[in-house]
Amino acid sequence: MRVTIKDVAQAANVSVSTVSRVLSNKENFFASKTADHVRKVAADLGYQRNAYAADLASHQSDVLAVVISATKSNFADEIIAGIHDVATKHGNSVMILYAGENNPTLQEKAIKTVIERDVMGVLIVALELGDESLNSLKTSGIPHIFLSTAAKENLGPFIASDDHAIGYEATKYLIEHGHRKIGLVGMDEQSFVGTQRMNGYREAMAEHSLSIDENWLVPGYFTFEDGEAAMQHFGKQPAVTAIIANSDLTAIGVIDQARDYGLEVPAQLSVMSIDGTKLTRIFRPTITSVTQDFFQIGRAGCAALLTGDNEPIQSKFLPIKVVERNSTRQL
Amino acid sequence: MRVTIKDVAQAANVSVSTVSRVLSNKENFFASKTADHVRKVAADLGYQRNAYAADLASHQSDVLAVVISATKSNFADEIIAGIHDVATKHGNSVMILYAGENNPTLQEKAIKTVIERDVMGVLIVALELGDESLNSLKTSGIPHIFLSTAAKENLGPFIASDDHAIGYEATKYLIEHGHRKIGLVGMDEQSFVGTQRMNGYREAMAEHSLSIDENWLVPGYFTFEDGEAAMQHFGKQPAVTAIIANSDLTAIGVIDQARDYGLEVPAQLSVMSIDGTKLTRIFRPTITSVTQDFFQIGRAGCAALLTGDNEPIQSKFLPIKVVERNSTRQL
DNA sequence: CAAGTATACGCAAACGTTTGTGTTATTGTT
DNA sequence: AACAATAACACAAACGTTTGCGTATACTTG
Repeated sequence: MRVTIKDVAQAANVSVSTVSRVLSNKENFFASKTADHVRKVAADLGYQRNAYAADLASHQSDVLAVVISATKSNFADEIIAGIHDVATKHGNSVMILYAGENNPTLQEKAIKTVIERDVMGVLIVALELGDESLNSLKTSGIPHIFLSTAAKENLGPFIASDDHAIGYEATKYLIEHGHRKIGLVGMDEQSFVGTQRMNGYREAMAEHSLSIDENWLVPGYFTFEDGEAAMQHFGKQPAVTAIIANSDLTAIGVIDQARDYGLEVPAQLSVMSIDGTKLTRIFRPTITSVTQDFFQIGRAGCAALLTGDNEPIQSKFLPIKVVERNSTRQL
Repeated sequence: MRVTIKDVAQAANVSVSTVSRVLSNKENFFASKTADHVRKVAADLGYQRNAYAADLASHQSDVLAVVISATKSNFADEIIAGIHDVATKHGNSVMILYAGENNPTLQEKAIKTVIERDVMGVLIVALELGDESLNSLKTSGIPHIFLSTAAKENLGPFIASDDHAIGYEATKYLIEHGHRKIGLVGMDEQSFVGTQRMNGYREAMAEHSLSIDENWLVPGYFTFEDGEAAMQHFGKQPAVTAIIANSDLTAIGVIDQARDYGLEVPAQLSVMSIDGTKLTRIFRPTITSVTQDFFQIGRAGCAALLTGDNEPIQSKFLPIKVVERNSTRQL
């Protein structure tokens, strides 16, 4: 049997309440002499507080939950690092829960877990929540925020990059470097992210009076394999001079396949990626990217949840930037 | 205020205990008619169980904790996927906690969190725990297991790959392919993993009566940068014909730097990695590796914790295999 | 039909904290 | 010296469950 606060109280010859107040540092409730004594006794006995009991009694937990897509988005780690960075400073614990991307059952299980534990807040990372889960979360009243999923209006507050701007800036960069025929690979037309990026692409093309051949648009997700497949679709003599890929991994898929076709990147084909994670720096050629600041997204999201005031959380976009590397060239 | 079991009981005109038993499916304790009714009322009222209260009363939680190194080991995801695979089937929740690699404070915080929550088990992934943390964990009595950290004797049960064998097999493979001068990059001499792998390397070399130049051994960790740095150490005319890197990322660092020196891989230098994650397949040249089955490590670890019997957990090694790809060649 | 046995349910204690409200000793004020 | 104010602590209720035990009812069995 574990040693409880009661055991400590007995051993220290004080009441349970005094022990509780000392151990949770409620100022002005005890003499420092008593406090020292209690703390010593607790340490001697090897007391470990029971977080469940404490949370139950106080109705407030100090844990933040991160719900995250199971399918490997390789930037999730950076977001999580950002979250931890500020959570640690505030003394909060972080628990991470994986949910499937398009697996409502897993999503609901994850959401159920966080609601049952009445966490103080939940961060949903790179995940478009199903209606059921979303609803549970909303009615639970637990503060939450979407990270890296700028979402449809009524979804809730988010912190993300502006996906429209991402599509726009990538396209603009390539146009300014002389490209006229630009492919777009791996966009999921069902998702908000995908459509936004496509809209940005279309806008940039239109602004420069460039017409779009719908064959240049190859849908997909964020995977390496989607990049390969897309490049296979373009074939050995691609109709485009440049390709924008929906993720770093997808860009690598495109480049690998292009090479297998004997096409040199960037000499014969420019490839640009979205995300700008470390992959773009270790791969050769290094990959020009629209870079998102995932670490800051994590930090900002966590901070928003921890401000403590009761004002509703403000959604916002964090800046993106185009980072030029060696996978693109001036035509 | 959330709706509690008491509210449900009132609305359904039964006792609290009945609601509890119905909702947690204690067979043979209620009539199915009552059960249906209770369940319906609970659903109508939007009842959400309070896991804290439940765990407190029953003294058993259904959550497994995964404590993991913050520094990005890119195979951790596979292990976690394996853990989830079996945890989900058993209906257990999984919470992940990040701890610093060599940051005892963060480690202790993570361990403290899991102990306070009295989780049903903890999986320590790719992390060598500090003495303090290890001690807390042991005295807490919570079942735990080390994954991918074959550890010093008294550390506790583990599931991992045999690091000695890893070093041995990699070296043997290269020797069998005609290499005589083999470098070893990124081994951390302080860690058990590092020394084991080095011992394997030494054994294989000795078995073939090959002597070792200590300059061939370049210590480090598991990072890309360590790979680059190591290759810089070898210089433009490396004294070795092949290099074994401590991780996939490190191998990539080696290859990138070699290329910058104008060395072709594998024509002029063979590079072999340890781990065999997806990186080895998307990078070009694809990287020959000693491949570990991280997914199975995760599965086995989780399963070991969930067997339920009280027998002590058995440590074991999972098989590894050498997978030939394009970064090595026959001399 | 009596006696025994399931079955279905309720009562209330327990889990380990937190916290509002007493209660006592101590100090300060006039 | 009398009284108020404060400091330091104790008491006990509450948090929302689970679960051992008790009990009323219905069902068997000989």
